[in-house]
Amino acid sequence: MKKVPLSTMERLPAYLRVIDSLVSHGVDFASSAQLASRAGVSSAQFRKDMSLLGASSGVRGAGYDLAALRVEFRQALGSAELVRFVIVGAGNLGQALAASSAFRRGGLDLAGIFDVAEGRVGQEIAGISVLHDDQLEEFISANEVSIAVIATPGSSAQQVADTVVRGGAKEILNFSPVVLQVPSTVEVRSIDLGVELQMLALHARNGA
Amino acid sequence: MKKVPLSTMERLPAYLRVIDSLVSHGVDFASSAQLASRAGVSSAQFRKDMSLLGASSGVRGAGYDLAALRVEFRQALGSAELVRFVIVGAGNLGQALAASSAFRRGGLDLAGIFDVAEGRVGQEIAGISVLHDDQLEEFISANEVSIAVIATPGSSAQQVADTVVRGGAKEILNFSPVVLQVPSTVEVRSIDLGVELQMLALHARNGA
DNA sequence: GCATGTGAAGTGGTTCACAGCA
DNA sequence: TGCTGTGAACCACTTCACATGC
Repeated sequence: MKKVPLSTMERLPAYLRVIDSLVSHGVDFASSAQLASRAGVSSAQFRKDMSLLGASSGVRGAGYDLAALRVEFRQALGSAELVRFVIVGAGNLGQALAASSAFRRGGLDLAGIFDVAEGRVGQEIAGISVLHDDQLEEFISANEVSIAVIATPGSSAQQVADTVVRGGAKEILNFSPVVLQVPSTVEVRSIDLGVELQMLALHARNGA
Repeated sequence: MKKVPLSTMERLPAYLRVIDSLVSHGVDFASSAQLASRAGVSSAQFRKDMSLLGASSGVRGAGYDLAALRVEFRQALGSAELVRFVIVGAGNLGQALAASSAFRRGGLDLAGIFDVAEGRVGQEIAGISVLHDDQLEEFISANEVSIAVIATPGSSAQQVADTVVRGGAKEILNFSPVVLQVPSTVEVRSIDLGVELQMLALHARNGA
């Protein structure tokens, strides 16, 4: 049961959006081919994912019951239990992240936003008061925050990482272009926006 | 020579940063183990990457000549030729992206920023005047822009994608939570910030 | 008959382990 | 001796192709 591949899990939110969209148009049954093409994957991929998930909403010769699928996806994503997270860095990126509706979905709870700049501390973003980094460690342990999103400049990223780890955070989503050094018990996911663009540039050059 | 795996290419920027940092501390020789641990990969991984790249700066029993490595990485990344790109959407995320120093590296050239909001058109961001989306298609074809970064709300993402494709863009970096439908000649890379967090939330639940 | 569900084959990338060389 | 360079084994995921069952 624990054997669902990570890559399958990463596709579930996209599947969920496709289903929501179809349901809101009054559709409540669809084939793997229809669902897959809207989600940008192959139909085999989609069926394999269903198989791996142990989903049982498919009907041979007919398609999938969307309402049932939706339920299965949601519980696979574990949306029951709320997971608290904080955003460190209230600059443009931090604000963009806080505003992102995506973060309101899926059992996530934005518990706090932190920054070091006097001008930003005390401001309200997404209905939450920005606190000073000084209070970060205590806030994390007091509120049992398990995830920290680092949206600071690279120069302070490692320091922030150390702080949140001391506070007890177990996962870090890192947007700075720095490879963070953390204990192996802490999971880090990094998104380096520069790297993403460079990969495209590479394609642009090769393709042209 | 074309056989360098994508995943190897994605690690080069991180390697480059590690090397730059070491060089600036006066180091000019290092072993695969030292370099790899700072870059957050295994030493075997690092050596394999060097092997696949055809790099020849390693000295058996000693380590790697950092200056020579740096040259090889840079040319592997093709930093000679400038690739032009535009950012569509001048909200928080668009501004964060425009400000990102990462985009100034690696032979990338931010040619324009676009938005639909009256209040934003005409503003200066990162030294560039924000233009209206109306001019997007023409701008792309006139300036031979090959990459478009979509930082708009999901509701307009597909429309923007259609526009940039008509203009002649060949690659799209998509930050909206929408699966874009584009001709197969166009390469799309998507970053859904919500999905990234959800994956961490998943770990948080399972780990705890 | 038609679309699902799934073993089997294929693909791409990582790790292992050791031969080769300064 | 120590560390690189690399074939070979391994692993995770994807695609194929077909048996299965509504």
